[in-house]
Amino acid sequence: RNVLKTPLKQAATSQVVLTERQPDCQPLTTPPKPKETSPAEPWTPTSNLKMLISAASPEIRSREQRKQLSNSSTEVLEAKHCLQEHLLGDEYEKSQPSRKEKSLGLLCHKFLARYPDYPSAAQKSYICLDEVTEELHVERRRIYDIVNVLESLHMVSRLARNRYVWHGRHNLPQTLQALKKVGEENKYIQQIQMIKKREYEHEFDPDGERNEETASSLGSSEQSEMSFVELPGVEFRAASVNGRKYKSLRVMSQKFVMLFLVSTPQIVSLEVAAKILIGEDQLEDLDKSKFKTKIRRLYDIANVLSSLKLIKKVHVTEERGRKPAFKWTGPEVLPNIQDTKLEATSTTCSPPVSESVPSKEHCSKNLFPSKGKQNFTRHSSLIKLVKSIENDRRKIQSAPTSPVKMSTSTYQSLPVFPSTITQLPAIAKPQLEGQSKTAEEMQMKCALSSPEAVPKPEAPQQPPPSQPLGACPASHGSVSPVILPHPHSGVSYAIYLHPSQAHTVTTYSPGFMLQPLPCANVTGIKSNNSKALNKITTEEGDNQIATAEPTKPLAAEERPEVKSETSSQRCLKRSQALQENNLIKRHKGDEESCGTSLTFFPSGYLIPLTHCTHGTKADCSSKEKAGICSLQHPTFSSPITGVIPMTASELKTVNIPAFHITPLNIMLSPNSIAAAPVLGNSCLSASNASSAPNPSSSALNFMLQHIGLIPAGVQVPANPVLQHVPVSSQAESTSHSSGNTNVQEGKVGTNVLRLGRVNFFSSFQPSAPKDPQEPQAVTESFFRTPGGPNSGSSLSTNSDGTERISQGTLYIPQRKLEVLED
DNA sequence: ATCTCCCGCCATATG
DNA sequence: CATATGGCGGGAGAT
Repeated sequence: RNVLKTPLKQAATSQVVLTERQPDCQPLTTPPKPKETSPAEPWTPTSNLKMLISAASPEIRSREQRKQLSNSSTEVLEAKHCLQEHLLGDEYEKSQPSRKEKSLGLLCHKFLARYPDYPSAAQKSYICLDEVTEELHVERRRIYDIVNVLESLHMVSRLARNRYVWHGRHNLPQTLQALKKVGEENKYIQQIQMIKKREYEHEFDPDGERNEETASSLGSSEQSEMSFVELPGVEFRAASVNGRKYKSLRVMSQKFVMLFLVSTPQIVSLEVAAKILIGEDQLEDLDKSKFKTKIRRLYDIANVLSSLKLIKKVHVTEERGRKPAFKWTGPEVLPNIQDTKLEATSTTCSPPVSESVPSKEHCSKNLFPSKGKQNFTRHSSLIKLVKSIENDRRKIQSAPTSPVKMSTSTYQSLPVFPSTITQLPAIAKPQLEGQSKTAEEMQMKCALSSPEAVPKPEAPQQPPPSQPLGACPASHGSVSPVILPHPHSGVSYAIYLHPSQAHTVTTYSPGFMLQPLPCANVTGIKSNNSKALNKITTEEGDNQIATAEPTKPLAAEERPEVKSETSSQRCLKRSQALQENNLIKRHKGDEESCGTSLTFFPSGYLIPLTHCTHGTKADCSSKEKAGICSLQHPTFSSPITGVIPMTASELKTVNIPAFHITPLNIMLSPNSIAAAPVLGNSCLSASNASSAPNPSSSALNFMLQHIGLIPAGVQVPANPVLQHVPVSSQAESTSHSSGNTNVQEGKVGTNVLRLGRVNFFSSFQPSAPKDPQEPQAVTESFFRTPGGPNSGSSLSTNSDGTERISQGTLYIPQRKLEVLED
């Protein structure tokens, strides 16, 4: 299509021109901005036009205008530039506007510098695109890239044409939590594994594979779409915004983030991410160009996320070579637990369909855009599902189990493991929020929640009315969205799910879990870990970013601490996973299931239902957000903020879906062994929440193993920190398999602890193979203490300065990976 | 050569 | 209809 592409020329031309003009320009000659060269224009007629039009300006003037913003450096450079080349003549180049200076990452920094991380309630900031483009002197298109990603994180929302509202990081905790949940529901972990396996397999026989694919693909064909989940709300009332459109960048961004949140190491390679993102829709495609495009987009997203310091670029070295990847450096998601409920769901399949719904504010609208229309045409059956789900849920809730804890107050209990186990259904604390308005109401209705965590399982149930599902869903026809209340935050998210998923969700009963707890051990440990490792180094050495930003008062705080310890416990993740490959191949039938599941994800954009109060108090909260929290205390207030306390209660239920699924998978693949990650980590204390079903999952695993469904071997570590489990199962299984898995992490790794797991492991799996592969590693890790690091991964620095990450567990990776930071 | 990823055309959505 | 949005992919800088 574009064959023409004039633009290039322009640039080129301009350069040329420049050169000509100024021969001296440096060798480098970075092309100065085209604009400047204006004289040059003429090359193609088109080009002229373009120039005229678009160009107009910004840059040019901007140069002068440019403000300082944060990066002085950059500006400075430019300025020089402007002045001109001749100056430079001498030596090096400095760079002109080199490409880097125009990078999206840098631009994003400038953009972010304009607004506070945690704007006070009072001051809402509005963003006018025209102003921004002008001030930052950038093309509008670039701003959209940034804003779209920010929207996916609910850091901004669109009010109207050209107008966005800045929310800052207040919603981040909830958003991440919701994303994590959805990611788990989507079985991303499994997908990742599957992809990895395929790679191996393929290596040599490219041909062979096709078979499987096909099969899988079939199922998938469906489609997809993205449904998007939208998150928390907060004001989006105004209009529509959601209306539709694809939002692919937004959706892609959310999915990308989900991958980090569900992965144990929290490291995601671009390749894998691209495949998964593509995969959703279509399975296999061999399409290369599509893959390339996806990668390009991921870089765009990654640049923005990097600016937000949520991720950092690293390299993963596998057998064959190193691949670009990103490591999550953002806050851990809370475990929150509780709430997990899901609520509604709808499918949204169709992409473009809906329209805006004008409804008024609140959830309902958002959730169901369709309201008016039918967006969801698809399943009427959903309703049924919903009901069944509800029932299940109730059961679950009621389930025996545990004790509960209060959430707020009892933090301490956290340590205890058991608590975790308990689970409560969800609950949300809407009340806290109290303030909120209608939204709340909605929530309430839909979901209920008890304020605090609610320990008792029952409680939740009670609210029958509330059952989320019931209410809402019914109304619409097809879908029912689920709402999740968030405990802490109080916010609920609505997620649209594919019907298929719904099922999964439903069941499960928690009752079992308990035993497994090996975790307990872990728990104790956990405390130690706290550390936050993240912060660490940092660096980035390379480039950019470092610059500081002056503004933002708060900002500083946040990140660093973040991790708070308590919270640290956080999560775990579940594991699930497994690999299916084998299975697939072998059993078709089964595969299908697998495949299907894969296929459908709900992916989506999360929408926020309520809004919570964030605004208000946020400030304080901000700290919390940062991480800490835990202790914090009981006051409710904090909870609001979001993050919060993890109460023990957290556990809750939750994510059942995963469970169910898991088992299947597991069954299928016996071989998988290694792969199977079974549980992810358990969490530390209570936590877990978030979506992860850890506890339960663990329970499942446990059960399965006993039963024999699972090969064994695998277990998962409890908390990330600790973890690392070695899993080793052998992989060998029949067919293929890869061999090793090990993850490596960095060698040094400071801390990694694996302890808990191991033991656990052994106990359960007697037979488990050990891992031939990395025995050492394991041991090492074993011993290591927690020293410090905590969070999930630990980093160490290599001689060369690069950091290495060691991570916790991985599920399966069969190979070793090394991660290097740049 | 590969990794990154900027640039901006042009299809769509919105007003 | 004029704009605002944003998908998309060529192809160039960075390594």
